[in-house]
Amino acid sequence: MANDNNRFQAIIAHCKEYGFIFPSSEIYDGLSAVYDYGQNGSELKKNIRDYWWKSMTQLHDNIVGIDAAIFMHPTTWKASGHVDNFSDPMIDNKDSKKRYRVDHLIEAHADLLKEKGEAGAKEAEQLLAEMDALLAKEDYAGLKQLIDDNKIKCSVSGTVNWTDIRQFNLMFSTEFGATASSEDADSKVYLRPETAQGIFVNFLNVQKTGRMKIPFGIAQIGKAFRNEIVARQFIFRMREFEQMEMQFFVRPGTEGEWYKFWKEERLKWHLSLGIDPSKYRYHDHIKLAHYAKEACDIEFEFPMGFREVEGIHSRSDFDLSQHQQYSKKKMQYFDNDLDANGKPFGNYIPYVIETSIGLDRMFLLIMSNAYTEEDLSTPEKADSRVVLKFPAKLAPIKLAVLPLLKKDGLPEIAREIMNSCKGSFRCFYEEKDAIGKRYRRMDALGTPFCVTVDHQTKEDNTVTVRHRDSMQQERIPISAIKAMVEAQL
RNA sequence: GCGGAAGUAGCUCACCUGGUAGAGCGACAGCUUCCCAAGCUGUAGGUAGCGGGUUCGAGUCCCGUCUUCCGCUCCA
Repeated sequence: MANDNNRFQAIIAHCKEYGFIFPSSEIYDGLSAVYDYGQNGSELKKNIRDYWWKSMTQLHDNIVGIDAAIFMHPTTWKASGHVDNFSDPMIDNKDSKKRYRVDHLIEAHADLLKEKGEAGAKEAEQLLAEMDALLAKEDYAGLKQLIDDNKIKCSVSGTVNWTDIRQFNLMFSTEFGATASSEDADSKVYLRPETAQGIFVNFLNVQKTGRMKIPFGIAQIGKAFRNEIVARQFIFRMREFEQMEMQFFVRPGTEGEWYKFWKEERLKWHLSLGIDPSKYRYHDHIKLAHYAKEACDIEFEFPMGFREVEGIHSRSDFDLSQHQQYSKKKMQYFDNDLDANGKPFGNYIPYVIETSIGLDRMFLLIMSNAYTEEDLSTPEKADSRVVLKFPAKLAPIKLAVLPLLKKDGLPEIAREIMNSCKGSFRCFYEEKDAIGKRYRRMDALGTPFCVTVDHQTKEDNTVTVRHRDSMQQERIPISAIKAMVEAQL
């Protein structure tokens, strides 16, 4: 097999050729970092999504699921810190290619001035005052002028060769209401940059109506949107993506053990799909985000190297406290459990452990783990195949039903098998071309089972089952087909 | 955002220094009836990413633009 880069290219090409993933709006040259899932990709994605949902909700009786709207009240993003932390005006130095936050750049210059004694300190004070005024007005041209007037230099290149100031707000925004205009700040709403806040704002609703007792979790799957400066590497970083996440609410003081629990529990989930453990590793965060107490990533060895596929974060009570402050609603929980002194733990704002996995990244993980090029050459003949070794429970198509010949009544029997199975799982019927060719086509889609109807079937009601990974065949009765497939799901 | 590479049929690519678009695979219809792709016949499919320029003539040269990949940067 070629090197990893070629392998990644081959996977991308395979995804397109076999109906898994297409560039968005491809007939119009595509839209940068946006992709569509095709007829097979959407099935695979759905199966991954369902598997996660079932593992998290159905199999944990203290976790429930919700589906919050993508639009949220704008104050949500003030409370979460997204508006303040991620909409700063930036400026690039053309020589060093270094990018600065404008306020940081000016403040650094002010600090330099202050070191120059009293006159400098006064100058610095005036500079900062001007900056604040301009920032408040969002007067970027004025800020640029301020940088030019003060001859503020880049610390790397030492030059004053600056680009214009640009705002990099990673949140997409739009206008809410039919009569709204873009100048009307009050009508501005954002497309959520993460799904987590939909859970936090519904914390009280779910806790009260579900009579949930701590510890408990709320799970959610949904789209999120980030206007990445650089979005790349196929579906690994897209501007529109889907998250599967769960916020687990715990009593303060127990967050350490629950963090550890979920860190291990989530890796177990990945390994339950039969993926080689050596392709996984943890990456503990040293530099923590503004809300985090402890954080780690579960990384997977993609063709382009180890990359984050899932994050586990100990978020303390940051989010609920923020929402309590901004909404003036008490985000507390009364804990009737008794402490060491026999008294109820009482009211508190719960701490949160978050598990957050990118569905699209999980798709890429499954795809790159499954993609295999096999050399089947014999001394007589060169031969090879591409096979997607999906876990059977995730495969887009579970069973292909193939009449060996398209005559002698074989298609009729095959159709009957189709009809008896298609209510239970996704099946595919094919009578064109030689049987070997049909097997190979199914390999390329990752179909785990092919059954072939031949003349013997008419005599004893058995079919050949051909297994995808081993290419081994066996004969089983028609009546056993459904149970055989379902045993793998 | 910067730098590098690329864009011709569904896929992989060819067309050497400008002269009326090709191959293999694939797809479709039929034949063949063969349990691991590439047997036979036929059919469809491209105004060469898009726009402009130079030229008698541009897939080929020049400029712009879009998209993708790689490296750097960024990534709550």
